[in-house]
Amino acid sequence: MTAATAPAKGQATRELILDHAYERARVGGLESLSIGSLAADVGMSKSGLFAHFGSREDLQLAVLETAGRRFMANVLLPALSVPRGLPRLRAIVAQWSEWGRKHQSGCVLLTAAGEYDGRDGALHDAVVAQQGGWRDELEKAIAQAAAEGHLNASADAGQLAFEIYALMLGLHHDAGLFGFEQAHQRTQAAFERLWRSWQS
Amino acid sequence: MTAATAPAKGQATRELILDHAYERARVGGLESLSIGSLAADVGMSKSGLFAHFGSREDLQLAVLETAGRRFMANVLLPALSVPRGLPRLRAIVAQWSEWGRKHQSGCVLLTAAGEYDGRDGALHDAVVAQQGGWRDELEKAIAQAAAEGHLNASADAGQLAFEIYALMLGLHHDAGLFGFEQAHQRTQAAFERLWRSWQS
DNA sequence: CGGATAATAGCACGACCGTTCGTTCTTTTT
DNA sequence: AAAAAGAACGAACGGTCGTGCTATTATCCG
Repeated sequence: MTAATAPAKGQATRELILDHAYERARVGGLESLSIGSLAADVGMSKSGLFAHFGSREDLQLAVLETAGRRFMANVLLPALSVPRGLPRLRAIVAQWSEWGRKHQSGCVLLTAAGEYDGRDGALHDAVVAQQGGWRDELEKAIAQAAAEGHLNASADAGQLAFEIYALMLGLHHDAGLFGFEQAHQRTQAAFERLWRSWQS
Repeated sequence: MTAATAPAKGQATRELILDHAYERARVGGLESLSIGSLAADVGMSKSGLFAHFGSREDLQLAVLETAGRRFMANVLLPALSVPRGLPRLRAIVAQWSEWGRKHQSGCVLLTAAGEYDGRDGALHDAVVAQQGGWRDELEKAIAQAAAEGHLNASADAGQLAFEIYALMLGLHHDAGLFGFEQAHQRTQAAFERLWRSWQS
């Protein structure tokens, strides 16, 4: 035995399943996940796969959590090594756009927001919590930029966070319908206008 | 007989079905439409309903077209009686927001954009055509505002249309997750900033 | 009023759904 | 070496799905 933690084999399978499920949910949403076709995708039996999650809903929750962790690791984490304030805020937007490029075929988190914003249940609650958490991180970075004097002192963090998020929604939307490159270009132009508009 | 066109009865049923289907698709999306539950909803048999549309996909296309017509009638049409230029553009945004308020539980057109942006097929094509058409109308109104001198002469209609659309996506998104009123307030504030930013 | 035609119902099909169950094979622990 | 636990399997369940086919009923036109 080399590592201190034996991978426990079942855990490894669970992660393999989540990998496939994540890719599948990127394209068709969490609602498109079906035990049977996912099992065929992974290469195991329905029941064998099912045993790793007590229910379809638990599987969906696990995929959502995986997506949230990957998003944070790919977007927020790299930006934390950039000096706080406007530079970090720009870094977040840049990483977020890059995330959008890699997820042109669909982002689990955004799709889930659309899938569950009307209904209620565990999925809805999880989506709201995830989106709220990310919005909080955004507002924190904005508040730091205001404190550093990089943004107008009277900056309303919630308002700016909303506008940033809206532009990223626009990027995702236009990228899906009209192609990523044009959408990306317009998003960047819009951000330059936005930063200018929020500087004293 | 009062009207010149006898409603032909079948046509009336078809519209009744589309009414129910539209309401159902608002909440769960076009993908959630199922012949059986929709028939139970309308109060007729599966096969009786099915006969009005050759396939489920045709039903979905019909619902999408219905949604597009209603959107145009409720958002664009009222704004056409407002003087062209920035006033009309503001009117479009106001009507669009009102549409958003009435469709808090979900908008068929936006949901459809999310459902079919990755896949391909007739639904995808119809969604792209619908979104493209609306974007064209937006750009036309923007170009008029620029011609009237209400916006910066160097206004890029495509760019501004993108930013307007992004804000409306933000309204829809936040309304679904965090409540309409706060989202509406932030959207209006963002639009005031946007108009200012695009005036000479 | 009667016959053509449109509209709806009834029924059955194959496919897939999520879920449960009992069994087998492998791994770990005693 | 015996016993317990973990992991995956195959088969089957009751349901719902979309979609055909065949009657039956309602509506319209001459």
